[in-house]
Amino acid sequence: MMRTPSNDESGIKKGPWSPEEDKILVDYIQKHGHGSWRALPKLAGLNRCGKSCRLRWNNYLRPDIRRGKFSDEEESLIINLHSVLGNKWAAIATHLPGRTDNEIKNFWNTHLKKKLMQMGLDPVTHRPRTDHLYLLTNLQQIILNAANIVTNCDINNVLRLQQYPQLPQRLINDVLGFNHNIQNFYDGSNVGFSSQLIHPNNLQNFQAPIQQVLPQEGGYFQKFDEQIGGNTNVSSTISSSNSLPKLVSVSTQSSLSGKVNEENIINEKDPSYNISSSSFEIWGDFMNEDANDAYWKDFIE
DNA sequence: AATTGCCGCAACCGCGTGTAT
DNA sequence: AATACACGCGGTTGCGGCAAT
Repeated sequence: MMRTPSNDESGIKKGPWSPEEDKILVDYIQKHGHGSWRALPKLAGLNRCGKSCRLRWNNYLRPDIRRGKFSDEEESLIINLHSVLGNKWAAIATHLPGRTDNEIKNFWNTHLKKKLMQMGLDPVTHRPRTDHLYLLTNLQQIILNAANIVTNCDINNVLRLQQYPQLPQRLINDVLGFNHNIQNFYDGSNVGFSSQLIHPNNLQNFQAPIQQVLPQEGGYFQKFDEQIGGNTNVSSTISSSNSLPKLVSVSTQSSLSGKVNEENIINEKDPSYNISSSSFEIWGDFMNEDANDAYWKDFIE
């Protein structure tokens, strides 16, 4: 974690700071302010370059620094700000009091980037990954999923697939011919999303009563859930930060069973076919669309 | 118990930008 | 206008710690 103490040819110390050096720096700055960083080490009696002193103070010794685990709220904020600002760590840090750009950058590189990638999202664009390696790795699964849905024509199954953000959602939607409309919202304290599916085909797609096409015990979707680490229990509760999101309830969709009529079309204007959730939907935010970017741009401004 | 390999994070480096001369 | 200097930012490094073997 620390670097080996070393001296360059000019005799200036580099590497980790000792508690003694920290004390000298803190005492000096509390007494005199940092002034010119370049001049500080000599004035304070430190065998360091000014840059090293500034870094040590700004990233570690400053009294207003908040250290420790990032909260879920901070994590969500970082992800959303990053989706708008990119690797502008200093800009992101201004929205997280007490956190330094260095700490946020490290947290991103060691945790958040991996988390997004595991979910099939590109950590640069925050969009579903479409790189060839990822698609090849998952191609068999994607085809199986698509075939299953086409065979069953089960809107519930489609909706369940939509809740796995680590899948290349747009590809699945494209294969199936679905228009998937996600709207993000902010209610003053919580970020959430609503999701709507608009089926482009004719009504016969919904002729089968839903009960006949629900996944059987031990059937395909159970295997599917196990494979990708999901949860077969449908729930609107949001999981902890280290696990995959639980499924959003699709209970409103049960009204789809029965005869075909106009009401069985997924209609974007019909609120009863709206899947929505709130309570700080961290993972829902990962399904960002442009509408959400606009919100965060406003937030930053 | 010893070794290996990976991960997290403090600290460093190089570059870009702003300011003074 | 040109140069020098100071600082801030983002990318990268490399070691300690820890889990796996």
